[in-house]
Amino acid sequence: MSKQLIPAQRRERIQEYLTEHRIAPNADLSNILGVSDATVRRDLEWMENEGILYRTHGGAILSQHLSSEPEYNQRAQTNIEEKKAIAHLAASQVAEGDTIFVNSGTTTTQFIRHLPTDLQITVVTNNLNAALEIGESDLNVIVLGGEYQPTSISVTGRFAISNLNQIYADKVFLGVDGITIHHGFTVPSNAEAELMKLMAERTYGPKYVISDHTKWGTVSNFEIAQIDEIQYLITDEKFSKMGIESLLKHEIQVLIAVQG
Amino acid sequence: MSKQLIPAQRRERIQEYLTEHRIAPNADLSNILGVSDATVRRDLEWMENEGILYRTHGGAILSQHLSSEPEYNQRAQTNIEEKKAIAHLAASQVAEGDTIFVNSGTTTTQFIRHLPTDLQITVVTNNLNAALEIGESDLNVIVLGGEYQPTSISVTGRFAISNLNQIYADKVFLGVDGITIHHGFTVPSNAEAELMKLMAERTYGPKYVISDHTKWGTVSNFEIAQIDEIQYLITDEKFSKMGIESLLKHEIQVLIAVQG
DNA sequence: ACTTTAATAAACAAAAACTTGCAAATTCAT
DNA sequence: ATGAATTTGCAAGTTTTTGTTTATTAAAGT
Repeated sequence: MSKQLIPAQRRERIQEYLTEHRIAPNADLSNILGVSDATVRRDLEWMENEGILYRTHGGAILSQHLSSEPEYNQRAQTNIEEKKAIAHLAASQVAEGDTIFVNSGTTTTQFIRHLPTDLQITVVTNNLNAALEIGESDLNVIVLGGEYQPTSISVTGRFAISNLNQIYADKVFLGVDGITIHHGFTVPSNAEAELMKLMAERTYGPKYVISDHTKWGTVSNFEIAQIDEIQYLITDEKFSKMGIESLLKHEIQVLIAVQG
Repeated sequence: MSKQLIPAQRRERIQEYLTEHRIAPNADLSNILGVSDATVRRDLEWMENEGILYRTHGGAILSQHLSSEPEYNQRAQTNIEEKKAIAHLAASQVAEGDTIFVNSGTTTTQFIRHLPTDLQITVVTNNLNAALEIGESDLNVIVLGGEYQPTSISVTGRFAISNLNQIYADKVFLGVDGITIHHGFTVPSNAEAELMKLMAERTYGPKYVISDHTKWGTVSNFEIAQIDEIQYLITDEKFSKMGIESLLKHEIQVLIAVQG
């Protein structure tokens, strides 16, 4: 007989089962996988947080859109608890009637997932995954056009730029990959950087960067803004204390999200 | 013998039954599902709240305006084999180097799924689902911008129009909801119709309509083209023979996809 | 209009599924 | 190899779901 699967494999199997059947009864899964139903439930709980599925009595149902990119899922699962806390805090900064810019990335996808659904909010984004997430609520979503980037499930390019040039936003929420005092906020893709820069330019209200603590001290490839061009950094408890001190000297507010 | 279904599965069965029969007697449902009529009533009550159906004495009838997200999945399931055959034939019409327009809809999503992955093709579409599907291959995808429409998982509006106005395509593939000699090709949404019209205008090569046989003889709300403005109709074997004859007289080629 | 019949609703008890806490087992890191 | 951390299965307690019973309401026939 085959050996016991490791959790990640097991979850992959569950996802496979779901893509085929759309609905997975708990009992079937524990049979197929050879683990207890308690374990299956824990897996389903985990996967529900990832947005892969939603749970129901007796099993789970595939979420509308499965983000098919394995690499993307991988990234989405790192520092998940921190990201959720950050997302929650960031979402609380949005007010009734706001029009907000949001770029692509796993942190910003979480952010969008946490937006209050009972407010009249317009979200402008190049993050296709986010658009699909949000669609189920009655938020207003404007998707930027452009060339599709499978790895980030987003769009970039001249069409995105030209759409963006016709919109102003109240606030902007940017997920970044690198933060240092000297190099400012940086991301790995030039196309994405251009878009983010333009988003910041066309925002007349506060500008937020949302990022977990691991990004501090690292420099990615393309700069999107200097530290003092952004008003708020939203991050988690593990962010370097020294880092926070340095940032505060540069006229940027640091908001710390606590878990739980 | 199969085990007891979980509640979510049972409700999906009810919905399937309804889309086929349009009306569902309570007694029939409890028989088929092997549960008590009290349970069926509770399910129907739940589904009525979701807007999926209306309850009546003795059962339920399908809601008139099929609502939001379960609907898309439902539609995608109907005539699935025909749609696949059509999609396959349509995909064979695309050649190396082509830039093609594709609108939203379940038939066109299937079409995109069948596109050859080894050719250099650029797909321009307002269908977000299609974009995600295609992402894994190395096809080039340009997503139009605009307001997100959850029911059709697509975008429409001025941004889509303005993006489209900067592109010309070699071919266009349009999924429609109604076909008659007098009213031409029609779809239920005005925004989608505008976009499709523009797609057709900006195509200098052949224009294709892809549609299963059920659309013949029905008229939807908004016209996108007269019969003779389109060069090819791709459909399945069950398409009315009389219909084909009438269409041929209007200078349109009819391509029949055979299953298998 | 009134009776008869069938369907729904409400209440309740049994069953199934879920949650939580904990100890055993496994994996990971040093 | 040893200790720490994670993962897993079990069991007790809780919640949700389901079928039955009884009462109420709606359709149908005389």
